[in-house]
Formats: sequence, C-alpha cells, structure tokens
Amino acid sequence: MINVAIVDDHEMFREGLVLVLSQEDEINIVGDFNSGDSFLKAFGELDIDIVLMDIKMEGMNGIEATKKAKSLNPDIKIIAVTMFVEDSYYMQMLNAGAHGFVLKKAGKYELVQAIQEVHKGGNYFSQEILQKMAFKAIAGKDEKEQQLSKREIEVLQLICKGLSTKEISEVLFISQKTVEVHRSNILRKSDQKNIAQLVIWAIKNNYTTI
Amino acid sequence: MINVAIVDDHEMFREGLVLVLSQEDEINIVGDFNSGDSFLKAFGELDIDIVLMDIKMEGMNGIEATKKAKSLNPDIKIIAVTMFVEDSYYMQMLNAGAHGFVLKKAGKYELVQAIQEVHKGGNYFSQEILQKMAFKAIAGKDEKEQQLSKREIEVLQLICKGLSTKEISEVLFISQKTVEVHRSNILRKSDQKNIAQLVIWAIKNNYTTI
DNA sequence: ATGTTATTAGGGGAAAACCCCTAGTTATAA
DNA sequence: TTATAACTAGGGGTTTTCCCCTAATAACAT
Repeated sequence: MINVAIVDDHEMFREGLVLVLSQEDEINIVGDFNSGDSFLKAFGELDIDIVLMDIKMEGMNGIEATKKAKSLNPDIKIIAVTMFVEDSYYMQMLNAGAHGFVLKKAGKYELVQAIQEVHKGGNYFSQEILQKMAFKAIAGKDEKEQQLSKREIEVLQLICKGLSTKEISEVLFISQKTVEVHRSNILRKSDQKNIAQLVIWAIKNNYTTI
Repeated sequence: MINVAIVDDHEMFREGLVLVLSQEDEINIVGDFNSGDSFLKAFGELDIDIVLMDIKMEGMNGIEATKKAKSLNPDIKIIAVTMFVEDSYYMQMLNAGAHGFVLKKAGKYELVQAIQEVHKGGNYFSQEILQKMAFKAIAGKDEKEQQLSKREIEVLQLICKGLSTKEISEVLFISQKTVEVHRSNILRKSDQKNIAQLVIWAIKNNYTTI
C-alpha cells in the first residue's frame, strides 16, 4: 500500500485526483491540501510515502514546500505536478528533491505509473519533459545555464505586472539605467527578443502568475 | 436524472470531474470528450441535458462548440468551465448560449449546485464572476462595450507570439502604419497600457493560449 | 440613403525600449 | 588573495512603440 498526499490549490483538480487514485487498490490517499502551508502543518501527523505537489500555488509554492518537507523527512518522495513543459523550474524542483515530474494533462495511468516507479525508488518524468531536457542537452551542451539573479527576477516580475522602466526604477529605488541593464540581461538570459515573448516565458517558467 | 457530458482537453481534470459527478445519484455522465470536435461528432447519438464545457481548448474552442451544439439542439444547456475571472469572454459565451459559468477552482458542491440550477431552467454564475460583472456594471455603465474586430484579434495574436510591428505588417501584407493603428486601438479597447499587460489580458480573455 | 464601423495608410513627434560602451562597489567562491 | 558574478549607473545612439492628426474605401445596418 502506497500512502499518497496531494497538494494543489485547485479544488476540482484535487478532488478529481483523490477520486481517481482512490480507485487504485495499492494507493491510499492519506490527505489532500490546498496549500503548502496546510500540508506542512499536517505533515507530522501523517504517514506519507509520496506527495503529488503542484508547483504553482498561491502563497508558498511547490518548490518551497518540497524543500521544507524534505528537510523534515528526507525519505519522503515528491512528484511535481505541473501545467507547462518548460526549461527552468524542473531544475529547481529537482534541486529541491523531487523524484518525478508529471504534466497536468497526463492521464490516470501515467500518474499511477509515476507513483509506482517513484515508490520503488526510481524516478519518473513525463515523455514531454524528457524530450525537452534531451533536446536542451543536445542543443546547448556547451552553453552554461544562464540563471536569473534575484534582482533580475524582481525586475522581471514587475515587467510582467506592466510597469515601465521608469516605474520599476521608482519602485526599486534605482536608476532607470540600472533597470535597463537588468531588462537587457533578462532578455539575453531568457533568449527572448521582446516583452511579449518574455511575459509568456515568465509565466511558463513560473516566475509570475496570471 | 440529469444527463451530463463533459468537454475538456485536460485528461486528469476531466477524469476527475467524471468521478466526482458520478458519485451524485441524480447525475448521469453520458460522455466525456477531449475536444469540441469529438463532442460534436458524438452529439447526435447522445441524450444530453447539460454540457460542462471548457472554454479554452486546442482546436475548436468552447465558444464555437457551444454555438454549434445550440444550433443542433437549442434545448441543450451549457455550463462554461473556465480558469479566469475576466471581462470579455463570458459575454461571448452567453451570446453563444451558455446558461452558467463556473470557475475551475470551484469545489464539487458548487458545481453540483450549478448543474441543478441550470437543469431547473435557471442560470448559475460563480460568485467571483458575478462580482466582476457587478463591479464592471457600476464602474462603466455609460461606456459602451469595446469589442475587438477580427483584424484586431489577428494582430493581437501575432503580438502575443512576439512579432514586432514590422513583422506583423509582413505577415498580413499591410503597412506598418496600419499595424500601428490596430495596436493602439487594441490597447485602447482593452484598457491596457503596454504590451506586457496586453499579453496577460489576452491570455485571460482567451485570445491566445500559452 | 445615410450613418457607423472596419480597414487601410499617411505625416509627425514624444516616449520608451533596446543596444553598444565603460566602470565602480560589493559579495561570494576558488 | 584573486577571480567571478551581481548590482549599480552613466554616455550615446538606434529602433520601436505609442500617440496625435487626417483621410479614403468598403461593408453593414438603420
């Protein structure tokens, strides 16, 4: 019997997951939570083998919740559940200690397979994600990973809120010139060529929420 | 007994919905479909009272599918299921003939309530949507609804793909000046002040997909 | 028929974004 | 201790966006 907890702030999706997985004989749903906080609060009292963790949530996100859960109990296995097949955040999630990665558009059987695989001590990644990783590895094995700095993430989030360079400079108490530097570094690192593309890239890479 | 069909291209969400609603004694799931096309193909052979219709789908979207279903059978009731609480597309969906509007983050009980209400011949709208409509009505009762034209929607979608004014003019075989006119009309009608805001507005209003 | 909207396209100019460049300070890692 | 990276900020320039204006043609509705 595999004890599974579910953390996702979408009621219907979570309730659906609970019901779908409850049908499986070998899976036992020990709890479902609508936030990282409520999950961690109940964490001590539950016997959990595997957590299905949404990455994008209001309040504490899946990456933070995964780090904290792993620090409380390193044996726990976490499978990230996500909407998009994008570049940057599965690395963050893997670094946080996740053992698997499943897309929300995956079906029941893929999800059960992922749970079984991870419970046996393995890893599971959706095909689409593996493909993305493989292509990325082939295409850019010489390029070093261009990660956004804290300040750049801050600026990116303000850009996505629709603030102009001038407005951002006023919010962050820095000169417009500095914001310009951040802007162009963000565009270069993200490999996007204008703000429209950047906003969509930021959403897919979990830097901002719509 | 209420015969319900579900149209949504997210496997897990749809499977979840099926299971959640199957638990209800008065609800009978007669079919679930991953696209507007597959739904309409099966439409003739099924006895459907109510359709839970996702608005945002690959291929034919929920608005088109709703229009076609209503033209085939005007008695059918459609409840739109959607991710965002935004301005423009519930009007489109209502014009297409929808009787209800439920957010994806709604819980099981709200959804069942919506189905019952619509089946009785009424309408159902999530609180958040009613609030949005009410505030909109109060704030802008003199302003007439500024709807985007076909060409503007075309331009908007190209903007969201990250094309510059020059590139758009080349794709559409019109002058840059004309594209500029469309751009500024889109910004004015959407009441957004730059491209970053516009892209997010377009996503929320279902003009483009991420 | 006559008004409205959509689509097209121009002139002209202000503002913002974008792209070079240098360069100082601070912090962190080798 | 010495690179390396992050954050800061300026000069100077091009390109793009955004905003004002006029205006013609076509389509559609009252």
